[in-house]
Amino acid sequence: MPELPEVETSVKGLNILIGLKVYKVKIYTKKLRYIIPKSIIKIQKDSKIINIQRIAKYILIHFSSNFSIVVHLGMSGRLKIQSELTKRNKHDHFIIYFKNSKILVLNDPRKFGFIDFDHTKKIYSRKYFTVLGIDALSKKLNINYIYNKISKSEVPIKQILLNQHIVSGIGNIYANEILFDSRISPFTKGKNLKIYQLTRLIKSIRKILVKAIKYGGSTIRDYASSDGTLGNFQSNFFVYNKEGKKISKFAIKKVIQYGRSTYYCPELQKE
DNA sequence: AGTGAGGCCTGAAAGC
DNA sequence: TGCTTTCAGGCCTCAC
Repeated sequence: MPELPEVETSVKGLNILIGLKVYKVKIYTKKLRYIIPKSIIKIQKDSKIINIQRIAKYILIHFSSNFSIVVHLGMSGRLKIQSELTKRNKHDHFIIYFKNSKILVLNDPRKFGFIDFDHTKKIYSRKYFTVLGIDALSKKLNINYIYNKISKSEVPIKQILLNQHIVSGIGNIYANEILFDSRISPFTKGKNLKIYQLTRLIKSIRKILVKAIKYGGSTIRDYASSDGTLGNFQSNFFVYNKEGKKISKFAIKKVIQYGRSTYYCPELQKE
């Protein structure tokens, strides 16, 4: 599912858990993408959530016991806040029970997500964090940075936007929307992008993601924020999932690029 | 070192 | 209607 706006929306919803005391942690499925560390039960008993944070598409939950959990939602993962009386659903893999009878549930049908756990101090040096490029919403994302990263690249810009090691947080939906917004062809190689295009691209990244967050992310399958409300940005899609639709008499095309769907308007996004 | 295919899973939708 | 195939908000690993 989730790209930066959906993860950001989840984190906002999870903030109501701050201050709650844990009384039990339970693993119902041992292995998602990776095996859930058994040591995660160390957070049990009177440890409180003190902060929740987003890094790229990862969610970090920090506990007063100086332990932290990392959650990655993969393609189909979702965090739900429910009452402990709620019946456990299919694909509910991991649950934190709180003393006020609320529970935090990770549901992930495809199991492409994962959960990690360690001391707060140590968690930030995980490989999957250290390799990340600048966050798509960071003020540090500027022309210099992008130019240095891609001015020699033979890779099409669509693929570059999906590379979390260059800019982190953008996924397939928003890569399509961002390229349309900046009127850049998804096939243009990094080295062929003009400075004025990079300027537009950076503006579009921020504009599209900020707007998507404002709408609570996109719900195209079953994505919902932690309180169950549905994101609404999909009604603002210009190109994603819009094959054959027209934008001022120009049709939107779909092609498969590196195994992912690319939607674009050839007349408005020329190479 | 950089690049691109394959694989990990399940379920909904499309195709026949 | 029912069976089969395709496709999906991600990302790691492994050949080249």
